[in-house]
Order: sequence, then C-alpha cells, then structure tokens
Amino acid sequence: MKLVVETLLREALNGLGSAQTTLDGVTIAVERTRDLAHGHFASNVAMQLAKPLRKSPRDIAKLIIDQLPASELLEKTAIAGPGFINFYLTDAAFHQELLRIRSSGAAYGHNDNGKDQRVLLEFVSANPTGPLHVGHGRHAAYGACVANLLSANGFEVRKEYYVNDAGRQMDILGLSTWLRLLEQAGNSLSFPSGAYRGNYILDIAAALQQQQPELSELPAALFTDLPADGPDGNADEHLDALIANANESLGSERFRGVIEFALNSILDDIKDDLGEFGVSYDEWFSEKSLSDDGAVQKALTLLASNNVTYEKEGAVWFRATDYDDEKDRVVVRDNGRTTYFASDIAYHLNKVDRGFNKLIDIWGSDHHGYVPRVRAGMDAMGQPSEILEVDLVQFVVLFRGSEKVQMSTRSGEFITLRELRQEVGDDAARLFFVMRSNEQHLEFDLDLAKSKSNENPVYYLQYAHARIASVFRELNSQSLGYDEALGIEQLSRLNAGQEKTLLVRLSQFPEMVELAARQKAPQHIVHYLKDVAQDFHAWYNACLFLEDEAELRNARLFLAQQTAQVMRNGLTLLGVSAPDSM
RNA sequence: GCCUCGGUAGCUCAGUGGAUAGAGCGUCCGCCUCCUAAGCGGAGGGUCGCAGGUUCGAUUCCUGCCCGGGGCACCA
Repeated sequence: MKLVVETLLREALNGLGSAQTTLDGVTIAVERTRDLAHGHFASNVAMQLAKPLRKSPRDIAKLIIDQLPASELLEKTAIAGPGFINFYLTDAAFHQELLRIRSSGAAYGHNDNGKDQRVLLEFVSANPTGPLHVGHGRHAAYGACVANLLSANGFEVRKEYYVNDAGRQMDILGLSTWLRLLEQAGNSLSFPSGAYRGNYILDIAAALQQQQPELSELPAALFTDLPADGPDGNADEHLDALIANANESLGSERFRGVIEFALNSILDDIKDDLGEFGVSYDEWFSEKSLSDDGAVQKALTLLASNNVTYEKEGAVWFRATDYDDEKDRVVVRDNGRTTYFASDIAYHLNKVDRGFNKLIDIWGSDHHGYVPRVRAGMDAMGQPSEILEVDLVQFVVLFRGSEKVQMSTRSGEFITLRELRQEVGDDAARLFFVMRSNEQHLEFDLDLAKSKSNENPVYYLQYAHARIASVFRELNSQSLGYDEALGIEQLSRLNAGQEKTLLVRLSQFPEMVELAARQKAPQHIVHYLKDVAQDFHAWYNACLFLEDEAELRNARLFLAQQTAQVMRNGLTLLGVSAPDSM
C-alpha cells in the first residue's frame, strides 16, 4: 500500500529535473499519518529538500505535487503544516487491498525481504538441571515469535537449543540425584548445601531407583575425608570432594550413567513443556558433543595459531583485550579442563561453518557482559562477528494482583513454566510474554492473565475473531447465505466512518509485519491487533451486519471476513490461537 | 568504579526525528425488544527525570547529571 505512494512520489521527483542532483543524500520518507485528517500517508521530502534547494518547504511541496502523475488510487494531495505533503487515497485503493487479503489468505502480510538469507536462531538454552521457570517462558515465547516474524519476511530460519550437558553442573546433577536415591532407600545422610534441592530431583531419583535398585546401597567411603560444608566451611570444596568420592565408589562409568539418566529425564520434560507451549526446535545441540568430536580443540588450536593465547598461572588465556573485551579470558583451567567460554566460541565457529548468513542469540540480560567476549573470540578466529546479533531479554516479575510473587531457585520454590501455563493457559502466557519489549522488565499479573474479562488483552483480541465467526454462524441459522461475489461488487457501499477506519487499519498489516521483523519486536503486532480489534468492536456496535438488504449485507460480510483473516494471521505470528467461539 | 536496560497520565506501558504525546486498567457519566455487554460511546487526568547540544523541527539523536533494575568468575 505504502509502495503506491512511494512510486508516485518518486516519479514526481524524477520529473523535478533540477532537484535531481540534490536527491542523493535525501531519503524519501513516506509514512502513515497519525490522524486521518492529515490524509493516509504523508511525506516530509519537501522539508528535507528545503536546504539544498534554498527554497521554502511549502514551495517545493507545490512543485512536487504539480509533477505527480494522475492515478485512480490517489484522491487528492495537500500541503500542510511546515511543508508536509499529505496523500489522500481513494476508497478504491483500500478495496483493492481488501481483495489482496482475500487472495493471499494466510500469507497476507508476508514478504520476501529475507530471500536467500539463512538465519540460525538460538534461544532458551536453559541449563538442563531442572524444569524451565517463568523467565525461560519469556525467552521461549519471544524466540518463537521472532522466528515466525523472520519466516513471514522470507528468511529461512533454523531454531536451535544449546544443551549445556557438560561441565561441573552435570556432576552436581548426578550427585544430587544419587544422594536423593540413597535417602529414599532409607539411608540417612547430610545433603550438601550446594547440591540441587528441587523436588523434581526426588522424582528422578525414584524413577532411577526403580530401574537400578543396586544404586541404593550407601558406600562406607562416600562421606569420608570431606572438607566442611558451608556456611561455616566451603560449600564448593565440600561438593567437589563428594563428587570425587561418588565417582570413586560408583566407578566413573556408572556415575556417568546416573548423570545421563537425570539429564535425559530433565531434557524430556523441557521438550514436552516447550512442545505444549507451541515452541518447537529444529535442533537440540549438545555442548558435550563439541568436546567429544574435537570442535573445542579445533577452536583452541585456531586461537593458538593466531597467536592470541598465552599461559599464566597454569591456565591458558585468550588475549580478548586485543579485541575490545575488557579483560583476558581463561579457556583452559589450571586443572586442564576447558571452560564454558571455550565451548561457546567453538559453538559459534560451528554455526559459521554451517553456512548461516545471520546468527541470532537470545540471552538473558544478565549475560550482556558476555557479548563482547564471544565477539572477540569470533574475531580472533577470523570469523565474521558482524553476522552475530545478540538480543537480550529482561527479567519477569510475577504479581498476583498487587502482590509480588517470590521466586527463588535457591530454595527450589520457583514457579515453573508448566505451573504458569496450567494457571493462566498457553494463549495468555504467550501473549503476555511478548506484549512488552524484550528489553523491558516484564510485570506479569497472574490474576489479570486468567481473568475472563475485558481487562484481559488476550480475550479482547480473541473475542473479535470469535465474534466474526459468530456472525457467520448466525447468518446460516437465519438462512440468509453469503454471496461473496456480490459483496466484492458492492464494496463502495462501505461508507460508515467505522468501515473506512477499519479498511485503512487492515491495509497497515504488511507494514507492521515488516517493522516487527526488522526490529525483532513482536509487541508491535500485539498493539496493532488491539487496534484492529478495537476498530472492529466499534464497527460491530455501530452497524448491523445481517442487514435485510443483500448488497450492503454482503459487502459488510466481506469486510468482516477479511478482518478475521488479518486477526488470524497476526495471532498466528504470536503463537496465540484464534478461536471461532468463546 | 565500569558495562547495560529503564525513568512518558494515579497504575502498567505504547510511541520507526515531525503536525494537538497515545492505549489498557482505575475514577466518573451513559448504552442490551437486534448478529456474544468477554462489547461500545463520553469525561477527567501530562513541566515526556533534570540541564545543555545537534536540527527547519527532539519524548525520539548526542553529552553531562539525578534516580531505579541487572551485570562485572579458572559457574554454566
């Protein structure tokens, strides 16, 4: 739609001969007006040309308007304010757009801006040491929406979950599980303060005991020679010694078996949870696989051959300060184990090797200091770090009415994503999570999300769609029938103010899809759909759809049908259902 | 101290350098003999944190300051 005006304007500017040379630095901005009194679109090009042409904006605007070619889509133009050129389009222009909605259907609003661009989108990637909590839900909802938006803009998107299945946390997970199993078998022991205390460990332990009852016997040596646990002693040292003892008494192969069992239980749970939430992945990428197949070593070798590593205090360091990071980073610890960071640069090297044009990582805002480090690693390996985009998601704070809900992973008493979904439903959770900018702290009101009232934005949007479906049901029950061809023929009958407003609104959808994808900002779609719903509800209250007169009735039904299509397309992008009845 | 996100109506927040800064909730007043009142119409409510700068034009961009969230590991 916007293209219509841009094309006309460009032709006019070309006809403006003398201005030609000065056009270079000027961007031809055509924008929707905020107020329909100013027309449908406006351009500030005359004001931009004022300086180079040494003429007043209004005079330039007049020159441009004189050069505008005639078009049946353009009703009139006007010069306004300091020198805006306002464009008023004809009804026919909007009727034409309505037909485009009809013919494009579910693809209306989509474009091919991202043609031939391959994107790897990595999101959530929560540690598989426990169930997903509410914050991960926001990451999941946001990431899935960004994927939908990019796909709608023609990008080829691959969604990936990086599974942190390596490192000390896996040992702690295995130890926690085994100790709980031992407790459940009747042994009394002192559970370490640094181990995972969540209730889900109890369930995993019980399932493991069922499968391997021989793990139930407490080895005499397990709790011997341990440094004191915290808070008086050192919780970390205590835990590490205990892990070493467990490895010893169980044998590393059987201990690894316990870890794998717990890991797979948790991972299955995460997959189910996200699947039910409507968030799917193309790949679950194992961190452990990077060290198993030599990718980490390859990355370290690459860094070494580029002379950006050195040894200090028994560890191997990456000279990140040469690449705009604030300090150098350890890649191999003094105990010989590689760091998480080493895996991560190997992972990004692997992503580049897979031939993507764009890498998008969605991380918690608490990881923002990590961004320059990864970029530094990519630069040092000779990789194009500019294809990496990191989007940060701020925290979620839960409220019940005006009361803040406490969440603490420490005590294991956090609200899981599953609990949240059960309480408020998947649709409400998906919408609430993307309603605000990802860079904004989110206050999530549980009471509001589950209230079945007009206060709840989820219902407001869905209700608009359901109302339209209801009209068509009522139509059938009154055996009136719907003649689409007649409706299309009679679109000029749509003269009510609410109808004109809605026609204009619907035509904005493709621009919103483009904007939301460019900014990776799904909240634009939410706000837009609220506007569509509001325009529709206003129309619904002002005009009767099931008019006796067939011409008007069918024209209105056609507009209602296309409104439902746009609502459906928008809700689909958000991962929210568009019900026919509520 | 450094990095980062924010400060817009009573509350929660939109706002892609433009015209009279918006929405929802809350408050107040109205609207169902008709397609779902899970809806609609109206009223009230603002020094866009403060001070400079760039610009024809700044809530928007830049700088400084004030206030708040978060982060600054040989954890992942």
